[in-house]
Amino acid sequence: MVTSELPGGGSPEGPWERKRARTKQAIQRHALRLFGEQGYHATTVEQVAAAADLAPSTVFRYFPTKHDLVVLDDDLLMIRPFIEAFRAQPPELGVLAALHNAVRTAFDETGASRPEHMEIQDRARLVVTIPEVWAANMGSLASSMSGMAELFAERAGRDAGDPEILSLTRMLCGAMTMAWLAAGSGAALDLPAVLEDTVARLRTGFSL
Amino acid sequence: MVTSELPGGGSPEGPWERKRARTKQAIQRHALRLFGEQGYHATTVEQVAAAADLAPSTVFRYFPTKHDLVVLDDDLLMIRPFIEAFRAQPPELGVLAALHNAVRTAFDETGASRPEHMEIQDRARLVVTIPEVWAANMGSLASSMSGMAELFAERAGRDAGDPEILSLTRMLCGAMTMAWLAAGSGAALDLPAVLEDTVARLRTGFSL
DNA sequence: TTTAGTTTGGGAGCCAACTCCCATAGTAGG
DNA sequence: CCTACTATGGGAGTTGGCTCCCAAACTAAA
Repeated sequence: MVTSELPGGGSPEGPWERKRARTKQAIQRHALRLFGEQGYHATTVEQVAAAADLAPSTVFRYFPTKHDLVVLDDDLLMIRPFIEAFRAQPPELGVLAALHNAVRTAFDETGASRPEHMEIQDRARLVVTIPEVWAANMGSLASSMSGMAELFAERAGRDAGDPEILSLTRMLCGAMTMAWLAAGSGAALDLPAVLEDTVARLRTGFSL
Repeated sequence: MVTSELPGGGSPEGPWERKRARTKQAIQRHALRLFGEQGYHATTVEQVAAAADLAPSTVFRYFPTKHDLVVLDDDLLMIRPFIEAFRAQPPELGVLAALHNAVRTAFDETGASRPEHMEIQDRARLVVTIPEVWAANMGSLASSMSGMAELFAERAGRDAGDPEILSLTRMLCGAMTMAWLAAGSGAALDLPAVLEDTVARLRTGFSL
């Protein structure tokens, strides 16, 4: 009869799936652009639909609520490549050393020249300037954090609930979040630099 | 003719002002309670009004939008007492040492026994469980952070834009924010303990 | 080309946030 | 008690988020 009624639940990797993914991405792209230009509240779903050349009802088919338009998929949060880079470090390295290397690796691979990275950076810069967006993504940050804590614990040979592990995770993720926050308030955004700095300070400590 | 048309703009310290303040506080209190019980979206302004024994229009008079109901005044963010405690530390102490003392002082003074502190803690615990609330308050966090950076810079005799100062501020505020975040996701909330732990680790560094 | 499955358009409609406005109840000060 | 002045009530109305639904356009396979 039917494989799926909603666009969201098709078979994986089909040609339909690709179309749906493209449509969804296009909608969100236009939405973020408009939110950046006019603000979140001042932008209606109708406007987003018009910008994407679609009917409002179609937009609602892909994003059940307006709020969902600002919830980003994992790819945009640049966490996955970092996690992989961290895992790839030789196991004899300590947590902080592995962290240091992983940061350099992840940001050299995704670095400057690659075309897709440019776009991701553009979107990130846009995202940072829309309060509703990162506010909406705080939830996924919590889960990312527990994931990272497990990663660290594994390498350190400790329990995932170890106080020192948790403390490290909090400081690392927290510092990056605050950097995003500051960037959103007008500061210049150089996320990779802040990340390297943070890791470095975690190793060397402060002279204050 | 008229001193003020809107409840928000009366003369300071008058008897009317007190009444307005009490009303506003009562509305927000009921709103937070309901948001905690039923969720933010599931709660209508009409329900909040009913809980506070007021007409919906009156609620809108005090809070222009429903969203404003979850924007907290500075007293509830427990930052001010901490800043005062930090300022009160003898100037010969380093930033981290002063930080350490200030934390202990602030949380002994506001500690357990004081009646108002109990209520603040209750509200804080409630607040943490409502995503929309701390999401809405991220903005004020940014300004608090720059204020703290100035505080630290002043004591360290450095510029407010000093990288190390900024890094320290990010880690401290960030770690606390992440703790709040985790607490909101179901973890047990012991904010003072986390704060003390964070300051301690900033001084001693990590063994990872 | 035909067929079956899928996405889209767009209208009708519900609900809650939000605005405006004026009459009414309540309070402070003389 | 009287008089300003202020807070409140509540109705009428607008807007936009969101749902439902069915006919039409479209696309991938047979």
